Amino acid sequence: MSEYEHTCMIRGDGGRTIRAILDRICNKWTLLVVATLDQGSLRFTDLHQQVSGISQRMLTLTLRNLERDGLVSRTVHAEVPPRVEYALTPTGKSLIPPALALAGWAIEHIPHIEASREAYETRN
Amino acid sequence: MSEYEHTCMIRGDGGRTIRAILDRICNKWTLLVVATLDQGSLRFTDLHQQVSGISQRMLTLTLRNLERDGLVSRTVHAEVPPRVEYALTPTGKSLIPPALALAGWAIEHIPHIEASREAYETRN
DNA sequence: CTGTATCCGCGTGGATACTG
DNA sequence: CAGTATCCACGCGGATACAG
Repeated sequence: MSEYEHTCMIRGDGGRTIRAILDRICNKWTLLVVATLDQGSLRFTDLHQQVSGISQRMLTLTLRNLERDGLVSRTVHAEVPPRVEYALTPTGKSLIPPALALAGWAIEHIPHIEASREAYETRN
Repeated sequence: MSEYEHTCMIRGDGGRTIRAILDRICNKWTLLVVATLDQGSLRFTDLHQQVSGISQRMLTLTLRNLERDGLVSRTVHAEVPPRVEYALTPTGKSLIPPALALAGWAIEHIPHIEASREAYETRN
């Protein structure tokens, strides 16, 4: 039942590797932007509308970090008004499956977690 | 190749579900503690030694949150000196596979990401 | 051994206004 | 259209000391 033989992937190197990836995707918007871009290339304004609640500033910062890490490509078209298209790179696309695994876990277990949380609160 | 039909799991409800789970596991220590507990029940001091770098305060806070969410059980043995055993609940264990998926992705792609990052820096 | 209590620096992210 | 610039509030997490 236990898979402790494999958790060295997480605990290895004192957790630096897993922490590095968590630092990248665990901010408030990254995963949502990546998931939104999975439908294909989008321009800044489209992203701003589809990722509900994100500010211009946060969208810019998130996209810059993703571009810097090679998960998203940014192509500027020499037009007036300017047009900028964002798209997932192969590396970016490869993040989708593990992200879906996590989302699946969340959808399946969050009700139970919420219940446990409420029970814990009222108990104290 | 694209899996955009499925990313609604992530984008659904404006990202609240995925954000809820990320808020839980994306802090600095949670995933490491969970992975460490996958080898079986451990007491406070053992965890403190095995999760290298964590402070008493952070270990306590992390364990309290995990207990509250029903991912970890806490059993106090009436002895002197006190003995407290922490263990994963079934829900807690179920987090391991998706976490491993993420760790696998990290191990596979982090070298490329680091390279992209350095290239981005020197380019600017 | 298993925690609590207190203080504090730092970074994230929100609001708002401005620009090429 | 696609950003930048500035200011600021908040909370995470580290260090340290104390306690049942």
